[in-house]
Amino acid sequence: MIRKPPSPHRPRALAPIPRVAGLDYDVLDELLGYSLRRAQVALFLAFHEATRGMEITPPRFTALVVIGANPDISQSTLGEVLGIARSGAMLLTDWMVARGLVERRRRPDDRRAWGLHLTRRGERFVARMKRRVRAADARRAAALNARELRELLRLLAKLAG
Amino acid sequence: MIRKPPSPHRPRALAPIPRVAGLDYDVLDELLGYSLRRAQVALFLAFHEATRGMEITPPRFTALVVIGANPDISQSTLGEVLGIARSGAMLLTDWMVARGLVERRRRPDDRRAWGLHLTRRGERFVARMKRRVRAADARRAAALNARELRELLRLLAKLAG
DNA sequence: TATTGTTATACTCTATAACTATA
DNA sequence: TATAGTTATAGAGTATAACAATA
Repeated sequence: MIRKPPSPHRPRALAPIPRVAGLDYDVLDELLGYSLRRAQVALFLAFHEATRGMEITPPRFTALVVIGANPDISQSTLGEVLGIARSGAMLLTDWMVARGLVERRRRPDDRRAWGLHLTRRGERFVARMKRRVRAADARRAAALNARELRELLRLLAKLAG
Repeated sequence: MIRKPPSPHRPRALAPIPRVAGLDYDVLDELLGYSLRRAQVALFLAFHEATRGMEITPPRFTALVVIGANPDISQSTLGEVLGIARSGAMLLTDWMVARGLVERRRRPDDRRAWGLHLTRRGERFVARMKRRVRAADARRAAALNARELRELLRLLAKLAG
């Protein structure tokens, strides 16, 4: 059995969750968790399309935005923001450094920790990504009017809190 | 370097996404996608707690509910509902069968496909899970009043559509 | 030819645990 | 002792590709 080698960089496919015609969804349609999941997948697909070819994922986007807005943040704090372990934050940082988007600077006061900073290239990259992601997010949000969108954000914040 | 062997069944940890004090979240707080993600993680944690010790995950829960409400469904259709590949639907089905929750029945009309059915044990298991998940979902939803909850579900459906 | 299920394999993300250097 | 970063390793989840049986 001979198999083609898979392409080296396969982006996570994550299909949309289709509403299968004629299927009984039973309790799922009453669960907030399931409704949130469906909406989130829709937003993720918009994100994915907006960043096509940039090798970006939501955690990478979040990391770059957070570093941009909080220069000199440590890897541990970055992991905390993302809700991942330190080891994962390190691999993520390695990725950003390898692409020349971020640099690690030694802290004079605490030589255990790195301070993370966007490079010039990183700044430009983040600015471009932000524009695209914002636009994609807004296009999806256009299914709602301004009042509805404000209300939705308010209710989501209450839920997450 | 001697390492302890990890426990055989390690449940996915998925930490809550903490709001780190004093951190600038920049554009993230304006993005619907990020707000949805935070709310969804909160709901997932409630789900996880409600099903502790049952080895259940959201896809497994969805699969069992869907099979219960749509007996004789095929593995391919199940995969479609979940948004995963056929091969994944098969592994998921193997898991349910191995635990005696589901059985595969040959279809007289199409001998390629299996029809999936809950066993007696599966029926009881799903009923118990549904009660727990519903209760956990409702506890989280209690952060909202009845009108807000209805409105939220409506807006989420609009977004996902 | 097309579809269902299957097998084999690979890859991403993330975890835990132990190690190192600093504090 | 405690913490930041690092390294090594493991596992869950899901993908693609090829195959056999059936339509």
